Amino acid sequence: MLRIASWNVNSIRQRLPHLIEWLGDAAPDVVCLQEIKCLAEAFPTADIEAVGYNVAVHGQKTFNGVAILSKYPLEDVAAGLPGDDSDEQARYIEAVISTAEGALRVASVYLPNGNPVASEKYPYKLRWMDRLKARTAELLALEETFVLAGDYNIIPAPEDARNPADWVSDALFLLQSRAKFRELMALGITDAFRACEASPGHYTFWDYQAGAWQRDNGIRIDHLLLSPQAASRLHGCVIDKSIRGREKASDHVPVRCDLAI
DNA sequence: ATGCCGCGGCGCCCGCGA
Repeated sequence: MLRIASWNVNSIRQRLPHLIEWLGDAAPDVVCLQEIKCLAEAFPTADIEAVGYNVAVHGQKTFNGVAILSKYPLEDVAAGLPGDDSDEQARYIEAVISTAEGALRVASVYLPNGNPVASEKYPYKLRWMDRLKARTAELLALEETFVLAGDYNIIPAPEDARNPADWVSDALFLLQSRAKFRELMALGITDAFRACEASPGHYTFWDYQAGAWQRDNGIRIDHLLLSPQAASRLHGCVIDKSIRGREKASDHVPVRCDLAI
């Protein structure tokens, strides 16, 4: 069984103690991190290698930044989402994980927020989603087992928000955003959490402000998207919600699934 | 209508996040 997780840590350097403890508790084999907020040379690679993980980083100063951690060797590492050579934001990294039972491609995805909607940030989000859709179509054509794990900054449906009415004009829940996300899913990939849990009220993000955590005013925006070959091996998916209640928590919590590989 | 909170940075406010 292979355990794969996604976690937007909101600064790896601020979250390192939480990460190390959670790696021990949750025992993931592969972890996709987002918002590491540092360059590769500032990433705490040695601390993470010391607890048994290989590390691949696509860093950026101050903002964004993604990484993949793996107990198994990382091969064919590719940083950056294809489709726009002028895009300098570090939001995508891909690698192949090789185990004795077989290989699995994994991507760590940090999809643009897109707010404010009236700014250039929203069309950037939509273009980025088009590029992700194109890359996903390429990977599907290879008929590989793959997982696109990340912070998608998309609330897929009303049941994925405590107060959906608060989000109707937001880039995370705008009809155009959700339509684009549905186009991506309609290529033939599976939302691992929704494949395992039908009930509403499961969230991965609670704002630091206005007592969102205390009021359970959350949204589900971090997703593990599986190729058909991965979905057929899915054996459960959970959100590690309790992490959010700790001191100095990230505003996101990990989501993880088990694949029979 | 805005800030709430937290993060990084040639930092003592500001941009950014969602």
